[in-house]
Amino acid sequence: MLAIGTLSRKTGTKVQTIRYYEQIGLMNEAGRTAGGQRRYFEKDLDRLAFIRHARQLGFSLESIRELLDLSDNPARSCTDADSIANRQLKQVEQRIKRLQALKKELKRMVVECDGGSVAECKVLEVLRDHAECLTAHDEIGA
Amino acid sequence: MLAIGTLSRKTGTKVQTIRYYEQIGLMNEAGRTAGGQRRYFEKDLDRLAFIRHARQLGFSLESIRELLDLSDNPARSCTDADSIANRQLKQVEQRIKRLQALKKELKRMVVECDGGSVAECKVLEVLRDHAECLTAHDEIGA
DNA sequence: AGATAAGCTACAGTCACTTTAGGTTGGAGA
DNA sequence: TCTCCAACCTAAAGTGACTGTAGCTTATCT
Repeated sequence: MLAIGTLSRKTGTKVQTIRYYEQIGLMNEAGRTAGGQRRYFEKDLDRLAFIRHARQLGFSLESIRELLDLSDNPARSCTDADSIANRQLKQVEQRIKRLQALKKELKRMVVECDGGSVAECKVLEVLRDHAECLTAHDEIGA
Repeated sequence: MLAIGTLSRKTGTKVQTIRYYEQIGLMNEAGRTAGGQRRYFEKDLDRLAFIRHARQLGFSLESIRELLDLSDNPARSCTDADSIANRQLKQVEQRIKRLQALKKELKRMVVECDGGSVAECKVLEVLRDHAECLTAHDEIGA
């Protein structure tokens, strides 16, 4: 039987976050000691590790919920899980593309700024005037 | 004199977002018509464009606030603006690195899953078991 | 004058947590 | 056995950066 702090340490998840996952029904309700403290089994640790790992891979809690539902009903096809991962992959590729454009722009700003007064600061100049932009960056986002 | 909808269209910012920026003090309080509608000058449009541009480059509203303070005091050194931009650049580079690791992992997951049942699905396996990971990804984050 | 698009306020909702306040429990050392 | 205190508990509010909704009012056009 594991205390919540042990799960926390083993998965690198804040204690509050674990309770939050229980609250939103992503983790099962944990058993309790006589005094009301949560106690966990290994399988709970596995589930939490799954969740954290998926979060680190950029899945939303909603996607993770789908994935967990999937693995709770192992009869269903793998195709569903695959399409979730694929969807995620597309998103990640998009994000990388965007960030690389931003990086280029920021680098240019930083390189061209050589410590004069704010009046002729390239950083502010570039930010002020979108036309200065070398890259067509659009919406930032999740 | 520009109506809020005009600013909205010209900068690609939702009307509510402009009002939100006013509310948190990032935009000055706009003048009003007799009927209470906001009316803007060109300089307000410029300021909003600056904010949106910086947002698109990934700056937080707090950083943008700093940047705007800076450009309101043009006597100050450019170094501050530079260091804000540099901070941002570092963050963007970090994010790119992480996302590239995630991409690799997701790609592997998708490739290894070839449509069997969930029982032998690699997608779920990879997510369940961190040891399967090819990449050392850490914390996901802002 | 009437229609209606665009504006207004105030407040709730989103996501994925984090923080705070204030109290209780469990296990280890004296 | 007693005491201590780190670790636990709940409930509620806060975060960032908006977005959405309800129910009004205003500006503009015909």
